[in-house]
Amino acid sequence: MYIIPNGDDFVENIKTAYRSHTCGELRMAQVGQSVTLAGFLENFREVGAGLGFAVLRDFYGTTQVVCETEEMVKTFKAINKESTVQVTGTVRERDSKNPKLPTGDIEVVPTAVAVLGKCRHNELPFPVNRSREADEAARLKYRYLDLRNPDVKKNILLRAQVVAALRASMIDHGFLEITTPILTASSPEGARDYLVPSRKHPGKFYALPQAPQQFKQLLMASGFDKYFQIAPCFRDEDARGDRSPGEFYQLDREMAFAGQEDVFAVLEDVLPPVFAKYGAYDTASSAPFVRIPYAESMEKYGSDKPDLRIDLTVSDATGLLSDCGFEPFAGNTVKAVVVSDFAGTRKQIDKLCADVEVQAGNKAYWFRLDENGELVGGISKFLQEKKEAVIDALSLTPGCFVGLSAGKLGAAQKTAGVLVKTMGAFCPNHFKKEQYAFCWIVDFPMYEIGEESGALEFCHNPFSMPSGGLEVLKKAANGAVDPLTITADQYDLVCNGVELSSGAVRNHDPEIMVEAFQLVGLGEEDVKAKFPAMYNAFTYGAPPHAGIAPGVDRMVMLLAGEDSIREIIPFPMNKNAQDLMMDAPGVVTQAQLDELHIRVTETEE
RNA sequence: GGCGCGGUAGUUCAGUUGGUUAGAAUGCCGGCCUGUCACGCCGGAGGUCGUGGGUUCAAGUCCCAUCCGCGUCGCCA
Repeated sequence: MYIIPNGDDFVENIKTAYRSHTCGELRMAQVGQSVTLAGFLENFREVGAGLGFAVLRDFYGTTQVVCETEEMVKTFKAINKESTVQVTGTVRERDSKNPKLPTGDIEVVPTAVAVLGKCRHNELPFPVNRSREADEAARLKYRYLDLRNPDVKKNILLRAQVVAALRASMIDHGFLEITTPILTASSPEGARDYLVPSRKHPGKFYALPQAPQQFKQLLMASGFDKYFQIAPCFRDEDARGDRSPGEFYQLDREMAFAGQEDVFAVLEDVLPPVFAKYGAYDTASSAPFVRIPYAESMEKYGSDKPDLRIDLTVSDATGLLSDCGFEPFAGNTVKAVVVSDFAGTRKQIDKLCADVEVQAGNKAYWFRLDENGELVGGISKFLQEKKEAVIDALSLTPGCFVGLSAGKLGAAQKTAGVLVKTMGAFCPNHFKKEQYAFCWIVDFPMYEIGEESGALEFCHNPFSMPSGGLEVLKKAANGAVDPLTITADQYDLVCNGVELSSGAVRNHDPEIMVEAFQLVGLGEEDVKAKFPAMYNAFTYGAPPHAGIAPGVDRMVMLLAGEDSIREIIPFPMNKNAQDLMMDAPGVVTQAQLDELHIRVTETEE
């Protein structure tokens, strides 16, 4: 048994052709034994004419090797750092122990040293043990050196453990792991596809799946009951700090003869133990997670992904402030975020409001009720006449800060939501950071008026079952029901303000599908053309089914407490969707292009 | 595609109002050091100041263009 870097116990025989023990393994119990270690030469410290200390690092840890002869010192001095080295010697108790190291009680006195893989570079692109401080492009290009850093490697290890735990739990819950095709058909909905040219079919293309959406629904139609997959998904969209370009992984799930609560119950059972065990914080919400209807979430938190660790909420101040004489409020929706016991300075307030404006794209306004009960600062001069009403309506107490937003409903809500998160991040007394706070956002609208088209469009995805089914769609078609009020049995799982996953009760009935499409001006032919396999399959009878797909990368990111998605991906691409290490995308030979029937034209810059 | 920040030694950074030979730390090379663990001390080497153009007696510094990196908005059923 030995200890792997994050403290989990493994039982395994780690003796290999090149070593008897790992570099993280030796303790006082092995003193006196002859051992062989193999690892990377992390450092060599020469502290005297015939005394030096080498540090050997492998996956499991580091061990000190002590050189007590001039010859041995010379041997190690001649080896470039980061070379792989095999050391045979005797384990000895240290004269001066290092309590900071698991192996700090012992050292190895070498009798034989062999270089297994020579590092040809005596200057590295960055110091391995401080690679996180290096330029990110260099880290990505030399990712194999970056990953030697235990502080970088630990996130990849965490990812492996989280995936293993999720997989075990899913199997435990009766789910069957089924892989679905990577080379498949382009889907007309959603994100931009990655296309793969077909050699055998000139001019035709495969697409990499944006998600196994249709396949998992077809599995339900095929009679499988509970499916899951750690599924690679491909979308050709621009990157973000929390969104890798190109590809990512989902814990994809689907259940037959099941509804929303069945899907919730499984994740509420699967996720909290994983988060509590592997997360940076010990506390995770337990079942049932709070359910918040979409409309309520937008009104109360100004976001469809609220961070429930923040105890601030949005109040409506439209009637109260829209006629206070402050021009930007006139005729607009006005939202207020009241922050009690606010201790920020004037300068900090300006900075906070500027941050909100940058993020929300809308101006934020403010005033305070000072310790003497006076309205001061910001736009307070417009409020003096209705001071008592304002204090009463917003339940202000001395020391309160009030952040404000104004505009059309959506813009005012969104800006207020940014205010909530910004003020929360600034005020520790309103932000209980050390926990994982989950919630379900439910009852998403089925339709919306498209900003560009001005016409009715699907709000999220057309696969979702409208609440009320065929009946409500028919009423909407007759004009008896406003289609904008129709909600879908669709849900998001949100944790700490991060959208972890989207899911839905699917529309498994071809008749309802067609009706749903007709509301946005499409018909049966469009459904058949867009989703032929699913539509056909459903005409042979499909079980009602529902599912969800939490993003593995984002989950690991939350658990690791990292702000960049690249820190939890073994070989990430940069912002421009390039793999700097592999030099991808790259040019290919003319012969390859010919075989694929592709002619590359001059690209326009 | 828009906006913001950045690019100076192998690495991380400083560089004033445009003004002498562009600095520091770390790493590297050499020397000293017998218990270090970010070892310490002494010395040395190391620069296309992202690239191109311009203004100027003089540009790392000012102007224009461009490339690259990160963040953010658009985008992500």
